[in-house]
Amino acid sequence: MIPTQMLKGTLEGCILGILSQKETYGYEISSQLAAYGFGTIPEGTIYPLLLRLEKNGLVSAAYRPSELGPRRKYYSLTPAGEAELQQFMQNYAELSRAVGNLLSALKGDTDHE
Amino acid sequence: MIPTQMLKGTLEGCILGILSQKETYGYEISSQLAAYGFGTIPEGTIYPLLLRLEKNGLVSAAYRPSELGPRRKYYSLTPAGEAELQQFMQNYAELSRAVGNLLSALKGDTDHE
DNA sequence: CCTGACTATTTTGTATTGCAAAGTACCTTG
DNA sequence: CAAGGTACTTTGCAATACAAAATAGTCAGG
Repeated sequence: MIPTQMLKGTLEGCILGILSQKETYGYEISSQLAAYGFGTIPEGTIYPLLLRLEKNGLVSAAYRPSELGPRRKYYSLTPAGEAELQQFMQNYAELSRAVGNLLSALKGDTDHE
Repeated sequence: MIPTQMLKGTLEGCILGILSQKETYGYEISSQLAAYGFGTIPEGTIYPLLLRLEKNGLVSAAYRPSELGPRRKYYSLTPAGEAELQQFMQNYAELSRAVGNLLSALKGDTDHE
């Protein structure tokens, strides 16, 4: 299980990433995240996050009926959202490199082998 | 600059990692983090975090005088701290893999090439 | 018809954690 | 004695993942 604190900041970027592929809705995003290897991200996380993204203008939303259940709220990236996604990927790469540097210094000590 | 939210959870693990190499003190940890590629992590982050680690029994601490300034508080990993570090590395790998999966699906679409 | 299971969203409140800001204090150098 | 670098502490704040409960639609089985 990925600890909740470690998801902070990255989860938002990941959802932007999912939305960059195709417009979709909260319940579906939840199962996609599970498929990518994040555990089960609970509703209490997904939906407030999506509302926040909408409020900040990073996504736009529209309710549409479903054939087999209650209405769905479909989200899609705005230009601001795409820019934010780019920024996220850059920031994540930076973090990833820093942590990689540190962790590789622990086991290896030697930089070759 | 790595956004503050994205550091949550990982920073603690990284400091445990630094302490696993050798016992050291806050001010020095700060400069090591900078060297690894985290930006400048401010004092208001480092010191409270170290106090928290101590309170939780993951590190032990001892004041020792310095030849060229005020006394230093040296920290070293406890067995519980080492265990926590192992746990962190595992969790980080899990997160890293999940985000990698997701992000690689964005540009590539194809899983080979 | 009704109960349960699955789909789907919203809202309220809580805990964790990085950070800003201010203060204390030691040492060296001009 | 003032200034700057070293070194630690404390208080309070902001952001965000999550738990929990409520609402509501569809469908299958009894």
